[in-house]
Amino acid sequence: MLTERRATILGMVVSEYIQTAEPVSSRAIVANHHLDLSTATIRNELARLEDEGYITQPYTSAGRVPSDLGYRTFVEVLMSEDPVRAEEQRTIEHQMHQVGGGLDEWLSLSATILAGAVGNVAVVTRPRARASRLRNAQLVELNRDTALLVAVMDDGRVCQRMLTLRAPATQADLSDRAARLTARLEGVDASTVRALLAELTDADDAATARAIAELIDEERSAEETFLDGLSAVLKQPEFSDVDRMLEAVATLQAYRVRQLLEEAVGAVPGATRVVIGHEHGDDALQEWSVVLARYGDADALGTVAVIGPTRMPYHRTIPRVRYVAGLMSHLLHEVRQA
Amino acid sequence: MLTERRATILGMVVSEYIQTAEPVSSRAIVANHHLDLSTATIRNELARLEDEGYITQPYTSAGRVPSDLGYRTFVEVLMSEDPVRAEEQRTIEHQMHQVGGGLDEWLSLSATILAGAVGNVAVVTRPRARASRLRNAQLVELNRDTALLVAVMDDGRVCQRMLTLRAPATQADLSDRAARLTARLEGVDASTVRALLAELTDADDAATARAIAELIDEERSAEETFLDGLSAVLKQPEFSDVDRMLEAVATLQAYRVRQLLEEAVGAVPGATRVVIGHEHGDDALQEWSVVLARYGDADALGTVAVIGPTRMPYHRTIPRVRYVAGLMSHLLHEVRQA
DNA sequence: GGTTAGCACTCTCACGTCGAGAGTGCTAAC
DNA sequence: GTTAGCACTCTCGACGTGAGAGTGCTAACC
Repeated sequence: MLTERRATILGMVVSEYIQTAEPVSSRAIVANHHLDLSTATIRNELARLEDEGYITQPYTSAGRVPSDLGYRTFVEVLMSEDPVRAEEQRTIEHQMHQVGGGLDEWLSLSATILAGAVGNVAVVTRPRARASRLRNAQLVELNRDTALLVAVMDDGRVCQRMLTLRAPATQADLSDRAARLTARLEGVDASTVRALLAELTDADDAATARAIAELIDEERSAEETFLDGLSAVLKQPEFSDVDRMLEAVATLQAYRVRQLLEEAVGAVPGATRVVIGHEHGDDALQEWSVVLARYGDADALGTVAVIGPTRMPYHRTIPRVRYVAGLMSHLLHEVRQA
Repeated sequence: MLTERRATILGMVVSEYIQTAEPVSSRAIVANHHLDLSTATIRNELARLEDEGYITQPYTSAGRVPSDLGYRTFVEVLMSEDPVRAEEQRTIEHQMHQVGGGLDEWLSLSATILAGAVGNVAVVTRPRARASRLRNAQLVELNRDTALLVAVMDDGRVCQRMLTLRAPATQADLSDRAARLTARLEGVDASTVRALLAELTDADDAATARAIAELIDEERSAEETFLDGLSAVLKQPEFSDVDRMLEAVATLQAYRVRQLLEEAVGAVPGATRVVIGHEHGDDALQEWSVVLARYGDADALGTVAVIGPTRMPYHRTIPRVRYVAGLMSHLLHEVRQA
């Protein structure tokens, strides 16, 4: 049973360890928070906390280090969040408005800002529509028999694809075709586009429509992630040996990150979710934690996440992830709203 | 004076060191290439090569390591290139055609492929038009008073920007405006667009045209780089200590890479250029080499580069960089050709 | 029963020593 | 000009050691 006093002590161990990265000793605890207790009493309580699985010792007679359960308890009952104050909000929003561009620029920028704010790796995925639809298609002449198809989707994605034309066409022809197809295919999902293919007699019309259908459900929009903060996280003492560092770089490049983010499935926008160490299955990721939040609405969801060692300043990270996800929801709403 | 025999020996030192990363001893030289000479003779010649600055000793009585001058000589006169054989060409081209998408996807993919082929970091920049021009503009309604401007440039760039409208407009209005502006601004450079601004009486027409002008000469197209191969390069023995590795990650993230690539200024498409160690100015980059080639034509140039420690397999890297740059020129030509 | 002082015990870590090994430069002979 | 032989230099890993940090336990105390 976790008595109130032991809970307090656990909280101290966790926050101390998060701050210093050194195993926490009984002496450090009485020194930094004036409890009216001796180190011996603390040691007794620490022994109990260890029995109950909240903390561990790296070796006999070293200080204590939180276990995953310890962090979990910290996050859920002991910690008080460090809110994003008005000042910091202003800074973030100001940076966010520095760039005027499209969705991708916001995504990339938000990853950079978030990484800077929490000192760990930040990942932002492009929002993925449950079933996105075409909003507008345009064809641009590249040369006699090649055209660039630019399609804007209702979730704000802008996709492009090169098309080889059967019949040469002028820009006027192409614009005309794009207008015709937009009129017919706007607001329609991929399978419906495919159903309509039969009605298109012109070969190039059909090829264009087929390309549009492919662009609509191109998986890539889900895969693409914007990541920043790598060199910041590598400065953490957990990576002070070469093998760990290499492992970290390899883990954070591409493949694994996607697995980490699959934890996001089922999360609701507005809430943050924290996955700590062993709580995700993959062996290689057991020393990492992920704090994530989804943004967007029922039609298109993206993920904002921070990834770092389990020894992570959760009290700072969680509110910042939530805040940035909120900002992104807002921005996305502006873009989507028809 | 570099006699023929010393040149041969220098070549052996450099290739041996590139392969093993260990200082090369006189014994290693006679063991691996059957010269009819004793280690003592080799030692005499090594001493001469050291006097002349081609090689150095990490400490008294260790083997020899090439200096920047040694590498330079190797690259220019001693080395014979390891050509990209038909088999490998097929593999690369095959990977290249895996993805159907636009310019960005090609750029990103080519960086990945090149990094894999040479085992170092590869960087590809988006081609930058000397002065790019508008090919086509389209406006897409987002909500009552916001529209997305999508502009296609004659160098294949697709840019987007959100616009806030003074006067609400329907999609038909927007398409109409886009068509009008395209007709007027097509093939025109940024300063000319600005000159024409005065003629536009409608506030939203003017705002759109101004946005187009900004997109045309947005510097970002030059800055954006596609990079891959980080974790491969970190496995090289030169980064076997933590500080070096951190330094390497920091160097290769963003800022410095751009400086490295400035070496590209003035290079002509078709030729590769090699910058070794101290040959570029910045202190932090003195242990790095860059092999780069420009691609494209007179109107729009991009850069393909490989970055790695000075101990780099130049004989493999140079032909592969040249080959990929050639492929990119080809692809770009297809896209640009009007 | 909870709390605490005291103490023996354990484990890590930084430091210094030391010898093996690798490689050289030099000398003298060919 | 080439080469065998040898003394010399420097690195690097292994090993030992002692200081220091921190614990668990016991016994006394409130």
